[in-house]
Amino acid sequence: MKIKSQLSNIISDALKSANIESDDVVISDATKPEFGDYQFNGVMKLAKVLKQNPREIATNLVEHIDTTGMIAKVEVAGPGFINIWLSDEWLAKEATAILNDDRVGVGYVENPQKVVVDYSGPNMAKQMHVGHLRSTIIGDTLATLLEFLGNDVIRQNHIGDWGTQFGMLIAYLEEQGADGATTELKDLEQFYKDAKVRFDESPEFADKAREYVVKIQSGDEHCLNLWQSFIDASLGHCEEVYDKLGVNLTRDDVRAESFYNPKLADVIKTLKEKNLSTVSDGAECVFLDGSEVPVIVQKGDGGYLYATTDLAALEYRAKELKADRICYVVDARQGQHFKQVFTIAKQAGMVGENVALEHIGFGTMMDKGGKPFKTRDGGVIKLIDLLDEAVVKAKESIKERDAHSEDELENIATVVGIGAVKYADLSISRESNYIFSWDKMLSFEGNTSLYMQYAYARIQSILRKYDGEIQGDIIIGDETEHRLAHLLLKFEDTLSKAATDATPHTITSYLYDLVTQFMKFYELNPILKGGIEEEVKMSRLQLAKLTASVIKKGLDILGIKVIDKI
RNA sequence: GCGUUCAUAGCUCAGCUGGAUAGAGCAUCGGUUUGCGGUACCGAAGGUCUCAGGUUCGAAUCCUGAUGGACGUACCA
Repeated sequence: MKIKSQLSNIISDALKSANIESDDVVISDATKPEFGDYQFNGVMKLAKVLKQNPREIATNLVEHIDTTGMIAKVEVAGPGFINIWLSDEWLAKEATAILNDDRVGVGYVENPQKVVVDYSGPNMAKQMHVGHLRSTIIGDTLATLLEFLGNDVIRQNHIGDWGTQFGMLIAYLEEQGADGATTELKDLEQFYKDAKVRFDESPEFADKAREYVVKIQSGDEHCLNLWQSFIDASLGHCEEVYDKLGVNLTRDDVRAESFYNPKLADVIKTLKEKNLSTVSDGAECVFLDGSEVPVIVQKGDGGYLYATTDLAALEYRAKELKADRICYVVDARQGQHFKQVFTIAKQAGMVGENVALEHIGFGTMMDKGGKPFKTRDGGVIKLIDLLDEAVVKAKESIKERDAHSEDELENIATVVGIGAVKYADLSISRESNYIFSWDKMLSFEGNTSLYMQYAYARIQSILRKYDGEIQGDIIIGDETEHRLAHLLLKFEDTLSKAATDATPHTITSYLYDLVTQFMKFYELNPILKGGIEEEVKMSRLQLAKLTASVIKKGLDILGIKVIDKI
């Protein structure tokens, strides 16, 4: 249900019939319940242009607003605000209409786009660490969300599988032999360290490593095979993490750095042809307007850099994949890099004028002291360890509850633990750094996944207890039901805002509002207690059921599971 | 040095395409129950939105400057 745009149409019509000229009508949420459900604040601006009294314009406008359908009443308030109340009957009718809709009333976007979402991007030389968490789950949510709204989404996992370090790694892999390597590769971090030690202590080995770098790049079969088996093993580690996280990334989504390698020479050629690059200190550079520091696209020794690869990737995505919008879910610290690369790509015509290029930046995960999140001895925390710990902690916190079998407990702990990690991350406005806290994450209180999952389980419990067919329409009986129904219908507006701004946290705060409102409703309006009219009971059951569906769908888009019993 | 970004309750965070008395959660204090899952619900208290100017009928939100922090800044990604 696109409530805001419908209201906007009604107001536009009213403006027309009142003969008032105006541009886009922007409807905002009411700032307070006393002010209704929505408000239109545009009259004050109009008053200035028309040089008229805003109150008069508002009063005049209000008389032309159609209040026979979705709007129950409108009021002029303050200097010229127009407050809008939705009609109970309309809410009831619309909410009833989506009761059996598996999209819970969410339609599709008017103009579907082809969207490339670039996320996760682990480095094959190392184990995934907490730094990859945000990119992976924010990106995955964005992809799922855009897809749900009807866009054609292409996921791209731009893995780091190319560069000098791989010479060392495969030389070491070869030295270890097949068996030793399989066992050692279980811990990539350790493997990397061991290889580095070997590299530093043995000049012969170091020479071989350097030689292997050249060999991979020139397509030597033996080295490429070694390299391929190393990448396969490393990617296997990532897939283990994706699996635990419930992230929808497969090998088909992988477009590695190596994939772009054959295209890099052409990138430089294009830049030269367009006279965008010049040689400075032996390196091929692009000097952008107003900057004295260049973007280097080719090193003095002929090697390419990450800007070059990103340009090749941009061109591929725009021209081969034919993307309308390309989203890079990458750490905010790389903002400058993307700004530069985007500018160059547009100037060089590698990407069409109307392709939207977006850097979906996010902040860093911090510990309690506000420092980057590390292990006690200052090392990087492996993502897989963090996830396993979340499950262990979740188990502790739910153990004292109702008796569960060991299997059930394990399953619940997994859903709860992983959900908590994801929700905690997604519920923070993505651009700010955030402080990681187990306690807050695994709390049942406040804006947490457990509060949502608990509410969901409670509703399931009610539905189980009723154990009959639920039928009949939703009727709005009081203020709490009005607000609940309104929130349920606002789901689509919420999702489209989240999709446009690429802000998963607008979904979490919506869900939190929804659940809070449900709790209020439920506290005040008994559902299964005696003495309640059948019609009312059915309506309340329907509201509860619909709330559960929206919670489930909302969490589903965030990649978080629900369970019927906690 | 230059650039980017941030500063909101004791703590963790919303709100930022300018709108009415700046909102949540935690913690603190108080209340609700013969309970449809009380890990719930209701309430109180808590603020010079870092500071100083400016634009405006109206600024946490936009602009300028200051202060403090984070990050980036020529051949890593």
